[in-house]
Amino acid sequence: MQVEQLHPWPSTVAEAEAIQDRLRGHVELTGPDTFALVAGLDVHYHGPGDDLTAAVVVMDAATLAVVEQVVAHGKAAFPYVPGLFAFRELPALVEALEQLTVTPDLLVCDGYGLAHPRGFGLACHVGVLTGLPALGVGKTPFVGRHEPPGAERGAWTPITHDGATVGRALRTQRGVKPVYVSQGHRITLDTATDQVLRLAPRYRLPEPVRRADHLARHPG
DNA sequence: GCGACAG
DNA sequence: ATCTTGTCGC
Repeated sequence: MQVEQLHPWPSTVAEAEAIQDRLRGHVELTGPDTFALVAGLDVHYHGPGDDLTAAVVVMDAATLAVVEQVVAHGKAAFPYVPGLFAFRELPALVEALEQLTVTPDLLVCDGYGLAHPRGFGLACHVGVLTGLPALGVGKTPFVGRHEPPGAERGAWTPITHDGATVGRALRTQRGVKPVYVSQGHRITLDTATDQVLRLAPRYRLPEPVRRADHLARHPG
């Protein structure tokens, strides 16, 4: 599939933040509520340097059968700065997405979307650059405040930041830590929550993200 | 064995 | 984020 390139690539924190502030205006918070093909995205860092592997696994949303999977090897493209995490992983993720012969209907990112200090996390970047619906699933609370959700699968509480709802803490499995869901692009928070829940019937994380994580760790 | 959790 | 060790439990 074709992915828009981000140019020029930022070389300073100020430039990266300016890109986020500019692209934030492109985010759409409504979109379809059903998806045939769902892709999980993840990156694994290895070695002492900045070497990394990006993986994308496309699954049939109804059956959770794997339709296609691709990897791209590269290096972190930016220093680690909280809030600018996306710039490390974006080039490798884009390179992987471009290898896909099918176009997913939804991208599920390992990280945040709207629940981000400037309201523009990795899932927003990926969504805006592809033009596809995208959502973010985080494993640890990153920004904002929330109450712990109830113990049962499907329970959720809002995550608020500066008085606005930016995501949800969602219990995908009973007795397991919640995940943190936020909108990336072209999706409502209700739909994002529903998708994460249905894509995680057995484990804490959505199946496409689990598969991508596994593939990034053990490519080939 | 794999997954959750500790720190 | 990474790595390593160990416990518990399905």
